[in-house]
Amino acid sequence: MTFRALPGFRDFAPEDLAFRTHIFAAWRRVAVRYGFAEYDGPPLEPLDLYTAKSGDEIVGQLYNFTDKGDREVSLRPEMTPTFARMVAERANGLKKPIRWFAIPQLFRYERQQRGRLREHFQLNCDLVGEPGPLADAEVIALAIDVMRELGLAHEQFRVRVSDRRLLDALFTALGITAEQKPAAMQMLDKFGRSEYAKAESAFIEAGGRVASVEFLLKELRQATTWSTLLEHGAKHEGVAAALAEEHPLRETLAALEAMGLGDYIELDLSIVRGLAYYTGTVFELFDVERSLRAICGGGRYDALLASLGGVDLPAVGFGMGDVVLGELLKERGLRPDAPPSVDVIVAAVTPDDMPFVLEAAHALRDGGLGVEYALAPQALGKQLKLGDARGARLAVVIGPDDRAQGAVMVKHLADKTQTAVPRDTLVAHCRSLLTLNG
RNA sequence: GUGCUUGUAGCUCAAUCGGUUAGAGCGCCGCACUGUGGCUGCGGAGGUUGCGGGUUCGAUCCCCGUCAGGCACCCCA
Repeated sequence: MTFRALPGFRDFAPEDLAFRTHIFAAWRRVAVRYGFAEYDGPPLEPLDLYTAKSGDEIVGQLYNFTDKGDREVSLRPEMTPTFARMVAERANGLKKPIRWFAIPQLFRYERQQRGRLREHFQLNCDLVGEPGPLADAEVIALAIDVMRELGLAHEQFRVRVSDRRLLDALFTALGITAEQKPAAMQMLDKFGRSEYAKAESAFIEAGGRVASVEFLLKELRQATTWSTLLEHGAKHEGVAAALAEEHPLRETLAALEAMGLGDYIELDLSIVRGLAYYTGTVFELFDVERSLRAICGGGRYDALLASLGGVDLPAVGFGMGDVVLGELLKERGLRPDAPPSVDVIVAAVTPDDMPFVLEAAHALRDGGLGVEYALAPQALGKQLKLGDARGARLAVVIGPDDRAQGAVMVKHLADKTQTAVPRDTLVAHCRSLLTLNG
């Protein structure tokens, strides 16, 4: 009988966990740099928490079951409802804007593919209580800085940004009614893909004229900056007028430019994302080659907290998963080498030296150093080889001849030099050598 | 959940038209090497060819099912 992890679930051997920890550490460093405070919540929640807003169809995607107390429960598929509840409970007492982040493990019951499992970790950053465009810029900048922190440059990824409010204004200018807008949105989302025909017929069924969207699909969609959007838009009177209005997205883009992050940003009106959630800015982060799925997605959801938790506060946030991000880092050679498991290997020349090895090893451990030694008698060469394999920088060799002088040998494994050191200064000696060599 | 595709050692891959005992590199363990390591050489362990069934004298190879991975759809945390 052999067992393996459930489909879509991962084992993390030390090497894998080290990589995950590397990603988490970058997430935390950057989030904290932006003044975000970490929180967490239960991985298991009442099923209602998710069906209340999204309806019963979502159950197909949930990892849900009935517990022994006959409660309908689900592993959390996303953090936002939990976040909404926690914020609602204390919103009155929290200084605005609220900047919170979490690194939850999330679960979805669906068929796995590359970059998409049944379980993953996700950096969730949310900024609550500020409706203005600088809040949007703030969270987008955070997402970009996470990527930079992990060693990725603007040649390797882009944030594509759009805005529901802008799109809405453009649709109106093009004569598309409120009822036709969702179908028009689908057309935008599917443009250039095999499913486009389906979206188009849905739009026609809603009474839309395809010609009305064409200007948006063929012209405006090409624009990747605000100024090119204005250029393209000038060809259409109504659109030009709509673009002349005040638009928060324009200010958000300008703010990112002012931060020096302009190279990472592309305006992209085809970014749609979940229709139910987002009310304003929407954005996705992609690798430049687009060989992978979106690394990160988010936007403004000003109505969601009220509908979920009862506090009527505007909010903007994003989620960034560890799976696609990890794949990208590996592809770009940005997976760091496993850190050394010990600082020092202590080696016995003869079996008679073993008690002295144990004594010295323990003293070094008490001194805060990572120490290993061979657990069975071995040739000295093999013991040094063990030290190499463990990434130790120092070897302490203990043998009868040196012992007779009250000394031990301390060897630098990298440059192969060694010096005799009095036993009673060994710990201090090793500590200073390790500190000096960083 | 639907369609297509792939599955050989821990990893990456071979194996003629369906043919006899399924191989190699890397990794792992041991020896050369009993006061000094990374190299080299030699040796060893490791396989129910994902699993089950069928066709055949004979199946890693052909057929069916199933499980798992990949791609697309659905969905987008």
